[in-house]
Amino acid sequence: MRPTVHDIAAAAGVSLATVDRVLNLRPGVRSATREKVEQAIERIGYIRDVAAANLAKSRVYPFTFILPSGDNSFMRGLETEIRAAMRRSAVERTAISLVTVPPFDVEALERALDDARATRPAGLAVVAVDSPIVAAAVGRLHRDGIPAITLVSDLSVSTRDHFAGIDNSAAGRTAGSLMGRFLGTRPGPVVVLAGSMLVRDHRDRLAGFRAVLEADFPGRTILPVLEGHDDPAEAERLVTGAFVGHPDIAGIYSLGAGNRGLIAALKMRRTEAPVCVIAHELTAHTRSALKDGLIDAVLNQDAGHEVRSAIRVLKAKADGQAVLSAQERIRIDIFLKDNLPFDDAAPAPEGDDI
Amino acid sequence: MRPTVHDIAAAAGVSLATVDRVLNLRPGVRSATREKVEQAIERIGYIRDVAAANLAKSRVYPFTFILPSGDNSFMRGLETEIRAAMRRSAVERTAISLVTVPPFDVEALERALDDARATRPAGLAVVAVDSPIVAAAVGRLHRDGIPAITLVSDLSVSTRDHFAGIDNSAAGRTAGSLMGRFLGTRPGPVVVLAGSMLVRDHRDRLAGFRAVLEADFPGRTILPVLEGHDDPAEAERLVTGAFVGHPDIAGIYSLGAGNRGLIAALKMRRTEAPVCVIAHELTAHTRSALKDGLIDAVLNQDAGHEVRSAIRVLKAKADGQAVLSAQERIRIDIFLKDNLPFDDAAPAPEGDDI
DNA sequence: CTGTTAGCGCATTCAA
DNA sequence: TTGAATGCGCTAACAG
Repeated sequence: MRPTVHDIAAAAGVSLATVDRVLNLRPGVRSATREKVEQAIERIGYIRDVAAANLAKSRVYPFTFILPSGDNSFMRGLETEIRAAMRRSAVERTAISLVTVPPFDVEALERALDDARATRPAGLAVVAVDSPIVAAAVGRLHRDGIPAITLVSDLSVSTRDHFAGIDNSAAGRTAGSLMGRFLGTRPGPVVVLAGSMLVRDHRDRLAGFRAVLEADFPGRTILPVLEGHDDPAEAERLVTGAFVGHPDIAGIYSLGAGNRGLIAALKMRRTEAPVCVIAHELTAHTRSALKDGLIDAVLNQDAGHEVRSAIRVLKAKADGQAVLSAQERIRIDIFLKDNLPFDDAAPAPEGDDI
Repeated sequence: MRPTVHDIAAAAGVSLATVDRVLNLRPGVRSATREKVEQAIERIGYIRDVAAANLAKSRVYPFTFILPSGDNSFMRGLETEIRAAMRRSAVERTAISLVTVPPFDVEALERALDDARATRPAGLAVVAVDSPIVAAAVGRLHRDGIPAITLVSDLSVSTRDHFAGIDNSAAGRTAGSLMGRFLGTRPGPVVVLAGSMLVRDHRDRLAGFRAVLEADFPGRTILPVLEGHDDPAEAERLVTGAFVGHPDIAGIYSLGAGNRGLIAALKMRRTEAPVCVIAHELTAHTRSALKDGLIDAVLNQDAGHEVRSAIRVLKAKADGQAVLSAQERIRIDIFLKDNLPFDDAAPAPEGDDI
């Protein structure tokens, strides 16, 4: 059997309570005693049984998740995953609050962060808009000792404890590399459809995409970036306009949301010349466009993994534990029509094991 | 607070022991009593606290992992991950035994399975060679009530409880699709380098690759498959021979191991004509070849994820619990030189958080 | 400053 | 066939 608190107590010649004080860094122990106990811990190779500790504490973790409202499919998928986690709350000892704020609205986000802080959760996860105001609100959480992590989109400079999301520069580079290779020698410029330069993930993707095209595929022109604010209607208008202005477009990289509009524009297009399209996030829309050959590749981040990872990391931070970094790395999934996972065009039945 | 066994006992008007007997399907309860308790459980919505149960039982999970010996980089990486899991044993309440057997050796694998069974582990994971003999040995585990899962390579027909690995057909299709698109209009045949048709993952990849090339890229010839038995020297010889016999080769799909040999052959080649190379498994060798442009894409399965997933699933099976299927789906990672994760050319320092 | 004691939710003797 | 009592490893009152 591995050593327990009793063994420490015996080895150090003190009581359980004192051992507990040392283990949990509680005050009220003479430094000589503390040292004695610490040496005993070291000597017998004690490892705390977290499950037993949580049992004794009847620990529950109140967490708050903040994400953008609106009909962005990816964000709604993220919300679905959070709700799935809420259903697991009893088993996982969590109590999750879900808050939504208008997209790209810095002040609303700041208010939401401050309101959440007032409830003193054990941790908070937020899809960040990259602004000093938001960073300051996150800083206040940090000041109050509340672990805060960014989800999907990070802050450039902040005191957040962790980022649960993909490497967006790498995603942009990957898109660039695929675009360049898929196009081969086919002539024509490429156009980038972004959501907003206010969010860091979009900026990073753009930079990565640009860098690879310029370095590895010189001669391929990139048209001025279209900013569609993740809005399908606006995206459709912008893309349709681009086709009119540049009938020779060879490729489109959609690095934000609003892909419904992009797909509509692609369907409306009355030309035979093929366009290579790379988009982000596997949703019902991009999935069917991929199958139909309207989209060539989709880069995806697994919202379920992100939510589960966020919860694991928040728990670890709340307990001052280390995280398994390899387990928490969110992958950039690349989907072609050939490796689409199980079909969830039909929504999963209620209460299943997702 | 969520209901506990005490609440059940009170609601049913019986003692804790009786509740426990019903909960754990133990004998010695009158069916009338049993029914009373079951109704109480249903009525108050009881959910068992697995952590508390494990604490009371001082539960440890003895698991056995069986994998091929030899210098196959991927398998050694898998072993590294298993050893990392062994180091986490104290925390995760596991006791993992690691057994290696010569690759592609059906009889040795059968013996290892039977030997492992004799130790009566709580679960077993095996990198399977696809043979009825192996399937029968797995069947004996099943008969004895020992959960058994296949790892990396599955059995075609068996009573294994789970497969922890990628969808190899999809992987092959993906390779085919990438190959076809990367090559574009470049002429020339493609060659497939496999390990052995005795393992199911290799067969599945080949079938998927073939299917896509034939359907979506007709006119692209596939040369007869080279079988290198995952041996670098043999692979090098075969690939070099192919280059001599077919100087116009446009692409190579290496769907097994032995990539060191492939890379050596590529380096030796004295032609300027580009060859599109797609391989499996990110190792030190394929990583550097990817960086150098010798390999265009690497399809990878995350060995760490597979091992962690195997352990989670085995625990769940041992406890008769459900698994989060979304969490256990092993992804097909696609790496280009542009989205390589952290560099582990230098082995990670001992005892780090991997 | 330190120790005693009683749980947390569940499993498992041992009696009845 | 049923129940009372004890303990898993740890925390948290409450005394001393």
